[in-house]
Amino acid sequence: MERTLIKNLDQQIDQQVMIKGWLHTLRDQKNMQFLIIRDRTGLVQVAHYKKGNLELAQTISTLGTESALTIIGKVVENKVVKLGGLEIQLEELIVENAAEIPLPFEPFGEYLPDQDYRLDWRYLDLRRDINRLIFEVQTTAEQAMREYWIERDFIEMHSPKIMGAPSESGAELFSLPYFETTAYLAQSPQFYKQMAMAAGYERVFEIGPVFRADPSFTSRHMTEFTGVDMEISWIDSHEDVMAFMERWLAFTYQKVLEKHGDAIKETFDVTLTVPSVPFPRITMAEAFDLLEKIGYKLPPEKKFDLDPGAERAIGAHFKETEGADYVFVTDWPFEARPFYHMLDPNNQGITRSFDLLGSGLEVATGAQREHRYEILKTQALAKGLTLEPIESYLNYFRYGTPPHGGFGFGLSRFLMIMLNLSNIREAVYLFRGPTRLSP
RNA sequence: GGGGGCGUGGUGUAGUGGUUCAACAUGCGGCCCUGUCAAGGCCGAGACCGCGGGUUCGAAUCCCGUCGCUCCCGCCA
Repeated sequence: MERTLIKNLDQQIDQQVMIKGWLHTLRDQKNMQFLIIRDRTGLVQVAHYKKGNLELAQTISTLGTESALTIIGKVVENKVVKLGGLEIQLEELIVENAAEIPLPFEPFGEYLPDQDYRLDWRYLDLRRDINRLIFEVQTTAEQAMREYWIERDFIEMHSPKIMGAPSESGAELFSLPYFETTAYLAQSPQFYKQMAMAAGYERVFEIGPVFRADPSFTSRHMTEFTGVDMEISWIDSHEDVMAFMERWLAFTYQKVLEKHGDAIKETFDVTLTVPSVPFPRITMAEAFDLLEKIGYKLPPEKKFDLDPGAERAIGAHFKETEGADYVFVTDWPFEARPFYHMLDPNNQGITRSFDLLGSGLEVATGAQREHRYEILKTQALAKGLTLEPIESYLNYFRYGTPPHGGFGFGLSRFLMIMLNLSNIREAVYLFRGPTRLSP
């Protein structure tokens, strides 16, 4: 017999069916037992008349909620039943995996344990509808991102995550024993996607793991996360990257809205709207003026950079004045950017770069890259780097590498923004942080 | 790395010096209920209040240390 999904039971009235799912609730009465069964498509009531099979009744009485069950029975219409107006009259029950009693916590209870405890029992936590929806949305979003790219001739890449030399700063790298030497976990595909530009691929993207050895204890940092990266060639400036990115992001919103808009409204009370293109843009110089005007005081050491409070203030400002959730902050001082961001020839000390803020949270960084070998070396030296460790990277720019740029985008931060989640640990399948390596 | 907050039955909370201070909810066990409505009623078990030290006649409650968690800053996606 084939398994019937609970949502399709109404097409099999008066037939014998087999369903598979979890025991959501058990109501054990004097003469009747009612089992509420949950599968990924819904809930249904299964009724059992105890005197019809006392042995089976005894088995059911011992079941703990969340047990994995296979149920065979007859679907009948019953207007009295509040759950869908139908129920299954139990004929046979197979306990595939009984849930121990008691559960560590009740996933469907009125109160949830704190997050840390839920993460210890993440698989039970993930049974909650709200969590399933988060990862359905993530799946749809990633598919939309890929669709948008692939329709525009992009190549998907998978760059190595084990590296021989620290690529950028080196401070935030995890090291690991590697035969006779030491290797490092990639903290970004940055150099490798630029290599693809040197390879003449013109347009590439990668969705993959990124590792950061920062001991950050915040609601938006992880030591391992999924980076969404893109790089394109033959651009005139970072504006080309932003123009592509905002359309790509709007397309992603559109797809998520079409497929999950109602569920998101119901579950998160978020009315998803596709962001209007173009997103507002504000230069760093303008941002400093704006912050002064609205009375946000940056710490004195922040001469070239924003702090999280400033980002939230800017996000709130554009939400109020333009109804915009996303805003590009552009033209960052070289002091605040890595050596490979291109300097603006018309604006001393300013890079052709941007951050994307979503609801005041930094969700992406991008730029036009410096592709001219000699200038790139000069900029690296200006940052105090020694050239030898980055020699293989610098070599990408010796034999015909076109002007290019791109961005890195945080997948889980994106979900936080889109679904209004307050903590990144809710937006990722399994959280990795300084003190969290398990499960 | 710096700073703040929290730590009470399985879980979530109440209690901030003694006097109903160890309570409430949920879960768990038992009994009851003519088919319930993500049920209801009654009864019961379950925490020496993170750990160690101190103050006090007396500490879950105050102090110190320590561990764990959490949030913010730094850093970033």
